[in-house]
Amino acid sequence: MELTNTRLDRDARRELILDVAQEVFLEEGFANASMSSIAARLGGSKGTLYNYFKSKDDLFNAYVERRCLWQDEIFAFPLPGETPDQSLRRIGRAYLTRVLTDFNLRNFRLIVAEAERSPEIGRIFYDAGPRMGAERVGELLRGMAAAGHLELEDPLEAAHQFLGLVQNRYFKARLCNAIPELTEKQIEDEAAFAARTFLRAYGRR
Amino acid sequence: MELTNTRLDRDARRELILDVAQEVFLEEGFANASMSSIAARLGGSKGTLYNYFKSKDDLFNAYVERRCLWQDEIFAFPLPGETPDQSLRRIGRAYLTRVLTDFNLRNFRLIVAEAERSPEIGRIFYDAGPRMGAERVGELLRGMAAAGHLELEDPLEAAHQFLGLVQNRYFKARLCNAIPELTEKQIEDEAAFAARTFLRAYGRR
DNA sequence: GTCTATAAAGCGATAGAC
DNA sequence: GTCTATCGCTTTATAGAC
Repeated sequence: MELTNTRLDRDARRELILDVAQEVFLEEGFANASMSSIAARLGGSKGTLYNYFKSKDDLFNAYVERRCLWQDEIFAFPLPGETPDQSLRRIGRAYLTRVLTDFNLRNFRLIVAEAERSPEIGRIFYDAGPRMGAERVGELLRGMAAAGHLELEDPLEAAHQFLGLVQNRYFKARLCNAIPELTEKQIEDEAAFAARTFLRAYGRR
Repeated sequence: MELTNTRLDRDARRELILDVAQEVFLEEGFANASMSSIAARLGGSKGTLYNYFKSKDDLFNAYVERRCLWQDEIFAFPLPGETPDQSLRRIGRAYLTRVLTDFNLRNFRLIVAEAERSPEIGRIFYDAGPRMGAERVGELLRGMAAAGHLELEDPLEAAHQFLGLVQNRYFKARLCNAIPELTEKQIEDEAAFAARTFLRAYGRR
């Protein structure tokens, strides 16, 4: 009993540390985030921090594993009764909304900056994020083609193209902090525009 | 005479310092690059460095101005006798080649990492780079539409779409260091694929 | 396990000799 | 203008009291 309680407390504390570390990493970047400031914001001490993570790199790797090694189901399959245009607009809107999230933008900046020195981190993120997203959309498109709504040879390539249509105008711009946050309407319009272009190219005539 | 020589020498040395600083910034990132290592690689001393740039931020701003405040003519207008497909493939290939350059990828990582704390730097880069590129392509498309080769309402939006088709599959992946360098053929194929999709959507039937 | 205190190293920036 | 030497500060990481 004692043992179980201690285990739970330890795990809970570890999670708490990771929550705080995440905040600091996203705000300051890896190089600028200091173990001291993480400990301070945690309310604890550096000694405790080093008790849970043996180095700053170790802490960062734990962050990457927790934040990049999952991808939930925003790419739901076509809903019953949806037209192809409706499906694509729904997926496009969901994708763009997610990709322009404050967390996603900051995380992307953080990961990409570190990808130079530790390529493994970039690869972990890419495989679990963008690559998996494109594959999900590829499956969706394959299904739509099988149902006779689209004419395409390479669903994965088409998925990359669709996601490119959806995000190209705003993703880089937001990443660079060059434009303000998008409105719901802008996102909806962009997704609709992408769906229209995609269907003109791939829709059954 | 004396004065002119000194001017030239000083400017030349300044350029040399910026060359070295660029190397270190691109390799280490801004936070990890130290004035000491820049001075060491330069073969000079920190005293000299601070004689030319009053702070590390000052040096970085000079780098940004030099590397981001120009954009040469890779988006040439359609060559005489080119078909729309040939124009688009040529532009797409040139754009993709340029965007996947080692320098461009490293510079993008560097700038984007700093865009969090100094949005001005991100904006400068975006306006002189991606935004200007999209506008150039927009003009190209407007010309092609005026010549009766395309049917489109919003050339700038279409330009963003075309560039999205061209780069979405590989830019993020290369940025994350998740895939190896592309071959000439891959670049050519991707540009051809983008041109085909774009023309299916916007080409005159 | 958690704290305080501190070690060892590196940083940006400066002073002063030449 | 360029160098050496160093200041003052912050960093990661550790040692030892409790």
